[in-house]
Amino acid sequence: MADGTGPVPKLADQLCFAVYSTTHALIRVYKPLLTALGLTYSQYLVMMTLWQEDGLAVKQIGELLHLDSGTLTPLLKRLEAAGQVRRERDPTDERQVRIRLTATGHALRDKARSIPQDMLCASGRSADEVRRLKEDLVRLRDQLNSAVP
Amino acid sequence: MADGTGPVPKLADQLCFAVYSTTHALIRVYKPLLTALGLTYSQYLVMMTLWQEDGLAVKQIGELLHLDSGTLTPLLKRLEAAGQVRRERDPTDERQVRIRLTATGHALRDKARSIPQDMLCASGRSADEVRRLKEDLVRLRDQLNSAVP
DNA sequence: AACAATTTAATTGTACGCAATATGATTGCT
DNA sequence: AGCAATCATATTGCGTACAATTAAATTGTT
Repeated sequence: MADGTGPVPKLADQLCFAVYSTTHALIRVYKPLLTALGLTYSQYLVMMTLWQEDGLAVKQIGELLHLDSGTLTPLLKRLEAAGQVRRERDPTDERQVRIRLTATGHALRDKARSIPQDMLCASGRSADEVRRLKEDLVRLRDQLNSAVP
Repeated sequence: MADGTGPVPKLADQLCFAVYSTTHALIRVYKPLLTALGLTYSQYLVMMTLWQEDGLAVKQIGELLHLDSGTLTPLLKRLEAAGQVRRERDPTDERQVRIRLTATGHALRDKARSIPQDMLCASGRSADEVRRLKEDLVRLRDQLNSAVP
């Protein structure tokens, strides 16, 4: 590193590859659990936001999940086609589309109850260890987002 | 949680969403650095594997990055079109396609030298903290991959 | 040697993820 | 009221990811 800019980047050294490959490993573990519910991982994230607060606008879902309308519009149309949500223009502001759970979408919540427990089990860690790792990642993520918004 | 399977999954509690959203935050920080090199993040991962060992077969790259030929074949064709690599059938085993860096591809390595330092800076952490977090994630990833192979 | 099983890439189809752009609704300013 | 600026969603285009299938080459077995 005679040029003072550091050695050539090595795959195994990169935090980013660790995060990236862990994401894919997690989604792979989720996959059979979610396929049983007829959801993809991204659709599961959207359903979780709606289980917490129904009737959110597309914009609000996007802020919670860090996703934009290019991703959400087609995804929400697929959830609508699957009968999990309804998409309706807000009468008081026609720019917004509010997403509301159908009875089916509400009912799916109960079928998803065991998933966090299953995932914790697959992680092979205690709830406390997982919580600490999660908090550490959230700090990193927020730091990164504040660095390049 | 009267049914004993746990409460309804909440977005903010999920380790998986923390990992998932941190991946996207990292890729967002990489983006301007890589665009300057004409690479996407996935292409950068492939280039890093080749900078470490040139002439790998598609299969080997896939094992290192946990990607399959459905992802790699078109990606490698784009890297070839960009003049970074050559794709050539191995004469001793015509099933395999070996990927070799061009002179341009080799030269790109030097332009990428500063990236790890830039990323460390954006993380706002010490090299040691980053290394610990990375090791923790790799343990989790390997545990997950062994749970559902 | 012949042929079944295996291996490696490529292909096809579905679903993100995001940049850039378009469209229609609302707000702010004068 | 009129109109520019802003806002929310939708659309288009490109590049992953990955399952499932196909095609060609190689290996193993008899």
